[in-house]
Amino acid sequence: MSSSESVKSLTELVQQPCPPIETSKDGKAPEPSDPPASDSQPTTPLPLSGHSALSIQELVAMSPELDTYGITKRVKEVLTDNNLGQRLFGETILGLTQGSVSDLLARPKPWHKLSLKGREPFVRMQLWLNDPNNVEKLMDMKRMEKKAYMKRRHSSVSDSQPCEPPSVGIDYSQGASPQPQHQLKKPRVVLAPEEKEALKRAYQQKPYPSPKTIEELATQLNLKTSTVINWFHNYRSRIRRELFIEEIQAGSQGQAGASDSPTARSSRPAPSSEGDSCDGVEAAEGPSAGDIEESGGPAAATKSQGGPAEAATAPEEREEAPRPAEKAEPLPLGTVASDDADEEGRPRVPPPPLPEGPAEGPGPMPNPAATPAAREDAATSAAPPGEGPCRARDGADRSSALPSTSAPAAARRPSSLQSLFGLPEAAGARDSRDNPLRKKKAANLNSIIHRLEKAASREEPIEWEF
DNA sequence: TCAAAGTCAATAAG
DNA sequence: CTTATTGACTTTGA
Repeated sequence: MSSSESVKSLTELVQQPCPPIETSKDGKAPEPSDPPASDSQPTTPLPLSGHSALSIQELVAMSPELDTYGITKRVKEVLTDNNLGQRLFGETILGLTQGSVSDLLARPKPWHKLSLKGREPFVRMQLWLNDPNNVEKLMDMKRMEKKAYMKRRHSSVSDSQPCEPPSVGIDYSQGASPQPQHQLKKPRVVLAPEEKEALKRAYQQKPYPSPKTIEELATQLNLKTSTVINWFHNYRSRIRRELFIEEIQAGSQGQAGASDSPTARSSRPAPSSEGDSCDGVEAAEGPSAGDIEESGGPAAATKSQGGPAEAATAPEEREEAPRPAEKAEPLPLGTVASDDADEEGRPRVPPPPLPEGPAEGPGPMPNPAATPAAREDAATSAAPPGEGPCRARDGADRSSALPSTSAPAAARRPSSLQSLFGLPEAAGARDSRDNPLRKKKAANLNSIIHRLEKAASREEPIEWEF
């Protein structure tokens, strides 16, 4: 639809901030705000801020692959540097609550693992980062909020004391609150440490317990069945996330020296302790360490054989390379990385995957974008239907910042959209210190894997099980 | 109907 | 206060 045009303009808009180095802030003018019209999408619920003439969903749909980890990192920096809270940021910019923001910032999932909806916050963050006035705007909001708060305080009580004591007395208000009842509010279940332990143990043996098992657990622990069910859902999902970040971090930490130590896993300080063992969560690939398991025989259970192995040591991912092919091809997309190494040299990191590159034939896949349709034609890429001619070859993408990969690349230009979103990175920031390389590399691998999986499922099955 | 992903919202921890 | 954690709910997809 008409988007192409707008896209273009937006592109420019967003683009601006980035590339240009720091020129200091300057005055800016544009400020997009206010989109005319808009809407169209049925969903435009969020009261979001302003910019965005195109619905974010559209942007999300065409967004190139974003470095979620990098984005969150930068957002955290900006927020802390300016003393801006997650609540404000979340409500104002992302349309999410503080807890969600905290979680998102602390454990971002890799782009390719996110659903369209899940990508939305990242696109918003990227857009926000690109906005030169971002901090200012938030600060203004902050001020306004404060003001309102003060005002409220004042008016309510004039001098001295305050506030709110309405209470006592009676209740007017609320006409009929829904159930004013005494505390029928739902107490919020809080599982005791031992209960969690037991659940974790059960998880190690069977991440997907049967209803019967669930019932048993519930009975034994004296919990509601639904609580147990929810716990498993949450735990599985959280474990998965934990792995993602570990993957990323592992990737980024690479170099260093050789041997090195233990790399230790990060693991949070687990307070745990207790002796027990493991929480699977962190386990991840342990170097052996201790590991897990013990008793019980977890393994034993596995009947399987084909099954996902599970447990044993860690939740792992199923991915794995069917057969390692040696090097894979040049990585697609610019990311590239320098590669250093490789070989199997890295000490750990089993779970992840080696992608192997099965040929892929012609193209180094472009990765990103389009999850949908990727294959369809990579060529045109982004442009949705129709037109497209916008850019044909203009190639040159500015993104060339990097030394382009090597060669071939043939791939395709990522389209300006890519630059749209940023990828700036740049600048030299003073802080830099992390290595984006590995990160990107990891992201790429993941992406490849993801695509392969998808393809496999929808196309001929190659049987690569694990 | 099940699971996963995404969030909310209460509350724990700083 | 602010941020982190986490049980429960809601949305999506199959």
